[in-house]
Amino acid sequence: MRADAGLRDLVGYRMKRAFAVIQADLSRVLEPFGLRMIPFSALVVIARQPGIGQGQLAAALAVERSNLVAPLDGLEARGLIRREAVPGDRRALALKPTPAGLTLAEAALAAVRAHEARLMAGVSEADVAALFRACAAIETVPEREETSG
Amino acid sequence: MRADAGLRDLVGYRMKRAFAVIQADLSRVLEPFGLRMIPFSALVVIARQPGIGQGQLAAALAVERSNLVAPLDGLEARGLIRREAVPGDRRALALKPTPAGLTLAEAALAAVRAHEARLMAGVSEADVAALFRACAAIETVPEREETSG
DNA sequence: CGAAACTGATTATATAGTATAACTATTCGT
DNA sequence: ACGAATAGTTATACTATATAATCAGTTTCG
Repeated sequence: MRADAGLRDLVGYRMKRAFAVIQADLSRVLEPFGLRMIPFSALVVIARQPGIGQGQLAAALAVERSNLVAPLDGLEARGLIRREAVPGDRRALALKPTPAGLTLAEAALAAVRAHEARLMAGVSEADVAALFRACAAIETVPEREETSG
Repeated sequence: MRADAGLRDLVGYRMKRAFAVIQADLSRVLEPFGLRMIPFSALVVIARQPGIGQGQLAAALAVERSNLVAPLDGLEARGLIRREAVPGDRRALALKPTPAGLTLAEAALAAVRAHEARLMAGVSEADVAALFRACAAIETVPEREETSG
């Protein structure tokens, strides 16, 4: 009997354990780039979508706007992104990657992909595809307020 | 183009998003039982393996021993578990569920299973099986110090 | 026997992630 | 013009997790 019997058939428990491994690996991979998960994700999205606003970015990454301020401060201080004024709206700031930011984004993304390939070496292509389908389905489950009625 | 393009093919990113949904649902499910994730997991394992030690429990759940002390204090204070002295070793404490603890463990586990079923309603049996296989494979990836040599 | 190394549990502390509320400045709707 | 809504920021709190140090008790072995 496994030491955590009773929990091993729970999707949440299993994903937590697996994700912890991925997260630890990811942290090691990003460390030489001076990035952590949120700044990394933000930088990649900004690189792909120059001019995106902070609110849009927060929505895209499913994090609170307020929790993005410090990470973006860090990226800006390192000269990886800039916050540009938006002509029509003086509240908004357009996030744009600098050339250094673009370079770092691509390099970090390549490193992450390489390490993920290693992490998933023991998983078949078909199972990876199933994993992605399952994640997509879970992500889109409705929030279940008043399911009755 | 999705707002988080460039990240959506990363396993870590997708699992993080999906796990966040599961975690939020799990918190809601456990709330009426007065449990959170770690105490819940601990209680279930203790219920299944009466007499387990805190170090063993920590290893089983992959958490640090020190991070288990407060949750176990809570469970003990609520009369759900007891820490019994171990005859042969006066350092060790054997964790045992009380009748109330056993009852609550089973009720909470049933509720969690029911809600997971709802959460996974849109995922085929085969894909769930693949998800479990993928998680198992990821969990057992070696720690990768000196891969070269 | 008795010192050193080890183990089980605990305490204290630091860091990261996340959630919430409140605030400023600006824009929009009427 | 006025109130509501929006973009960004600040402050704060709570949870999770990691680490080091401490204390009591046990084991090893000269």
